[in-house]
Amino acid sequence: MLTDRQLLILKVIVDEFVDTAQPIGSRNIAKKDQVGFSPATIRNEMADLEELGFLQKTHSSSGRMPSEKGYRFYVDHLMDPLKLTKDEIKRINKYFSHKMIELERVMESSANILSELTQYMTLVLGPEIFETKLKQVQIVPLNQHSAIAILVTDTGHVEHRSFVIPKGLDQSDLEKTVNILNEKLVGVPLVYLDRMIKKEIRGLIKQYTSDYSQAYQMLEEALLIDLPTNLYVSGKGNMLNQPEFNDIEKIKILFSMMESEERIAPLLKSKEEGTHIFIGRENKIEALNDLSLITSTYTIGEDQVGTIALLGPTRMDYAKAVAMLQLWSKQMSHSLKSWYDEN
Amino acid sequence: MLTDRQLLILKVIVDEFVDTAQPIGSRNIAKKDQVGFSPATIRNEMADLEELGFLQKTHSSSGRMPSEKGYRFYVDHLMDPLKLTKDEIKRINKYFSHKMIELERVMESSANILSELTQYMTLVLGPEIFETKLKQVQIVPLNQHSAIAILVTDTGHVEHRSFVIPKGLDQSDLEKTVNILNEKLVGVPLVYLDRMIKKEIRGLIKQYTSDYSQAYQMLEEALLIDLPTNLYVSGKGNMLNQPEFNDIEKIKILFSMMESEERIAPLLKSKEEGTHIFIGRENKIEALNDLSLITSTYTIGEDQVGTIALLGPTRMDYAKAVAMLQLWSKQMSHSLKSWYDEN
DNA sequence: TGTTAGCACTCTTTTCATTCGAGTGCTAAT
DNA sequence: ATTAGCACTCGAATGAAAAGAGTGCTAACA
Repeated sequence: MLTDRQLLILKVIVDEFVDTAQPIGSRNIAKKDQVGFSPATIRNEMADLEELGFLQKTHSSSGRMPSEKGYRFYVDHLMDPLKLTKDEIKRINKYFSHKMIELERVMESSANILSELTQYMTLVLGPEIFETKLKQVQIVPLNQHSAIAILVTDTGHVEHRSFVIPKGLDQSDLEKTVNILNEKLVGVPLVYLDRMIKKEIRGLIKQYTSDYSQAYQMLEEALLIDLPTNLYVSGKGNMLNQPEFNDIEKIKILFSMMESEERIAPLLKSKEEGTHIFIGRENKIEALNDLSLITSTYTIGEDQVGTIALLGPTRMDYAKAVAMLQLWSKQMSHSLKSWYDEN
Repeated sequence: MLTDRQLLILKVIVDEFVDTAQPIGSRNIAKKDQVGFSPATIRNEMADLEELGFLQKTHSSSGRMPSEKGYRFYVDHLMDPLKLTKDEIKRINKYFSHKMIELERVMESSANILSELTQYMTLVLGPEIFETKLKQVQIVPLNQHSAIAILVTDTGHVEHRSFVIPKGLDQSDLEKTVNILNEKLVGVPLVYLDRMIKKEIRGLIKQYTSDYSQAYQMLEEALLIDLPTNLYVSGKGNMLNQPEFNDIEKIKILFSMMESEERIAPLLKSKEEGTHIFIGRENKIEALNDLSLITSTYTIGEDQVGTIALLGPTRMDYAKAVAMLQLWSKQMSHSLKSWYDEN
């Protein structure tokens, strides 16, 4: 449908615009040595490409820049799969060279490092916790009146919460309680914890202690933890360097958007595995309509799937971002799998 | 030294400038009903105040704004001690109405709430951890090869780190190790932990296990935790609303400054207790030279002292910020003390 | 003698016209 | 089919003019 020459010109425009953030004129394209045509010819082609919707102008006599459709075509057909620099590969491999144990630290530091490598924002979403099970409950008394409950999951997550010890319960009561809890709750998926506590434990407490309501309230306080943070965002500051964010208002909108886990998480909960690119309005959140999102899934053992994503201006270096993200998620899956298999 | 009229005018200018962020002209001052003089009179007084260094102009025919010396005089002599609104007091008291147990959650949420209440940035620095002692060590095996070490301090802080179990150590070895660790390390101040491990524990390990070096390496991996985060920063986003930060470059500098704990912490480590105000260049960090910092100390029991601070533009509402900070740190000290006393 | 009205003056901000330059689109020549 | 040439468009930069906010000074006033 598009001629070779049109393809070439489109590619040059995207590459150049990604680099400079400035609309590109026919003269500048003609100067490239890959291109052997005069500005006039290029102008004709550009007019056609614009008519087809791949390019757009900022005003009637400006150079052209890619439209969303243009970027879409570029990532689908034109982009050369970029090889990362040796240095980048080395850096990534180094990170994965030591053993991964705690999923959360992996997610957090992945977000940090990828942000730094790409200079975009990184979002890392953990797997659905349906599968995550309680590994152990412990209670550490701090003094007569207060104690800390510690819950460890099979993914290595540690959650803790302090609570007030009801009057009348002594050390041995606590120990007994912990034993009961471990007996009943270990192996229970986190999402069922509250149900289990309300059903099973409630009854047991009644049997063992006289002071039922206080003890039960304590347990609710101590055990009904929020589900672990599942989303890590890093590199917000990088956006300040992007020319499309030289406007404070835009930054405010973006930053406040990023505060809200509920609004971001749905973006990353992709149904399909693999790498996906959402350009501009292809992602459904209005505040992100002039940004692009690249997501890539990673797996932990069986079919626990998480998502790692880069968010940048639509004018982003898709080739590099994709390469980076794919290598990262592959390595991350691999690394987590080897740990999971031993489990 | 200053006449009453000059004091009045200075006060009006500071109050007004804090509100509007615009230089104030003589006509606008004259309009205030507290002021019964004509613009001309006020102009004369302003000229004097400028000569004395309390006011400054942005250009030769602009209105006046307070200089740093002006702010200093204002906070020292003019500012009326602001009564917080009922709503604010209610909000603060509500926060402190329930029991405080974990110092870190208190610090973190204090930072968040104060940022929201004041619309400035909040910095909360914990007490020096010299005093903080280890309360308990636990090891939770996740699978054959990895486990999580959990350390609980007497301040309710929970630190955890995952590590790889050396081959040859089994469940009972781990249990024995934990027992030894608890016997030897409970009550040891965190800052001495590494020394203790290197001295005492090293020897013990040698006695008990054949595979000395591996086991010891494991312990180092598991126990040599970083000291707990001691600084919480909140409300960076608020600065985006301040007119003095309508420049992206300034924001970049401020934000990157705030990334570095090492650069901020010294600001807050005041020698003296109580509330202190640092206006503009009075604080020694150049990046913060057009900001003001208000610090207030809080105590935990005996003489463990932490600092809570507000950071805003020099044009900040000192009266309100001071009132807020003082009430907060008082309540916080009170609340933490009652917990500490039981300890 | 302290206060104020009046007015010239200063400097910024806004507006408007002009120019400049990068780029386009079209036409005619190659 | 390609390209040189040229008129045209529009934004950005420049500069002059006007508006507006405010000052400083002088002279009048109570």
